[in-house]
Amino acid sequence: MASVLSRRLGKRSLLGTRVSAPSALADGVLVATQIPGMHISFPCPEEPGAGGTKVLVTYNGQECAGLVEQHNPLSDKVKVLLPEQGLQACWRAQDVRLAALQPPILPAAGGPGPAETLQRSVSSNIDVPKRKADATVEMDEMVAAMVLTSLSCSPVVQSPPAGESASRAACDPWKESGDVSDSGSSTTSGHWSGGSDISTPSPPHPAGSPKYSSEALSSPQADDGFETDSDPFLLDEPAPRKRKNSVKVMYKCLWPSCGKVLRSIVGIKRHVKTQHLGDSADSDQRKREEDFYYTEVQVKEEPAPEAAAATSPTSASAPIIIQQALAKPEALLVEQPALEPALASSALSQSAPSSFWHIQADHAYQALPSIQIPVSPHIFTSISWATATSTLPSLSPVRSRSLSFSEPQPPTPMLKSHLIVASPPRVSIGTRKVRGEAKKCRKVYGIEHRDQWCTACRWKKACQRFLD
DNA sequence: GATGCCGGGGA
DNA sequence: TCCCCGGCATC
Repeated sequence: MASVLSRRLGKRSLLGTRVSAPSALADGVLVATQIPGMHISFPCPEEPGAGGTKVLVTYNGQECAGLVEQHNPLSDKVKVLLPEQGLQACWRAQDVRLAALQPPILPAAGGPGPAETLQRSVSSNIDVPKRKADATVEMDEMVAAMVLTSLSCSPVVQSPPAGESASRAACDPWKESGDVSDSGSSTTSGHWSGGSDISTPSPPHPAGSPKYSSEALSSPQADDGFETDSDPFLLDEPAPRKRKNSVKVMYKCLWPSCGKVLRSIVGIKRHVKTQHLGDSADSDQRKREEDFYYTEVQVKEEPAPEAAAATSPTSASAPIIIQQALAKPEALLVEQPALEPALASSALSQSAPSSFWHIQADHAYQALPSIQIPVSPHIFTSISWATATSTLPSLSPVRSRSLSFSEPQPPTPMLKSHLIVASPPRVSIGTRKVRGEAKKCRKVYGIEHRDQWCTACRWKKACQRFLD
């Protein structure tokens, strides 16, 4: 997992950015109705040694200071780190000028592709956490975890390689204005272009390198137009099943006035390569560039008529995607412990069945009176046991835990306990509750003062007075 | 063996 | 629903 994440960091670093349509970019201004976006295009094979140079770039219509990280003389692209925006992206070298120079004239439209102009901005609709530049990687990993979470929760098998999907879904999913001639099946969410493996902070993957071919291209390369999912995180998933709020990943060509949407990453790559880049076999550059002419589109799949969701431009808005991306507690726990409380809450609220929460609420309710209130044990225990026995038989793990957690819990610990419950079954499932450390009524009062025991103890039930 | 408590049953 | 207890798991 970690390795998967790390080698996708660059793409993920494009969180909160989007690709703006060429038509909008032609004017150098984004359409008003369009979410401010980012336009990136070409991979940036790094040129070591260029890093650290302070430059100015036009970003979101504004001058932004950045630091050159790499310069690719081949494609004449410069990878610029924007500390203020907490992201990095590739710019055409001519669009990047030294801090002392005047801004260049924005290139005119009509270039060979969307890569012709570069303009990016952070989406104003997504709460993109602004971070320090040195926290970019952390953010990337966080996003990756989130997206992986989403993908692994999605029953639809349209899962790209983990890292790729991570980075793409992390990007601003707003609809493009120009090249979106959607086939109706793409509610262009999770738009993403460029920023593929090659522009990652991790070592570049030359087109022919084993790493590039095996890692970036291996999994979805069935080349059958149907992206089978080789994502290791999904291998254990049961057969694809429709689930609420699941996201179906499509791939949309970003070539101007194309907008072809395919279900397969292989297919879209092939489309880009053959239709737009030309299928010359010897062009390593083009092999790399093909990644930058398509974007991942996450189509929200709902029980409601799918066509409606697909045609509605707002049906798969970014916030929804992000929320879904959070819906894997295990992944969150593993990948981003620091984010656990906040993410987990939304994750569970999104993913957990409502009945589950209802049950939890019941236990929270029943647990409260049990704490340090031995005054009327009869009343309490009546409620408690009635609730427990009526609602819990189908959730034995919950039962065990919730009966133990009778003391009032602060919100976060409660969430953690929920996460534990939501996590895969434990060994103790189905077994009886482990004896707690706390002394029970029998120990405290002694068998000779049995009348002072709590009712549960008297009934040889789980002690409700001295909870574990 | 003591303890904790689940499951079951009687009133 | 209250109450009790057999029996099992754990300490």
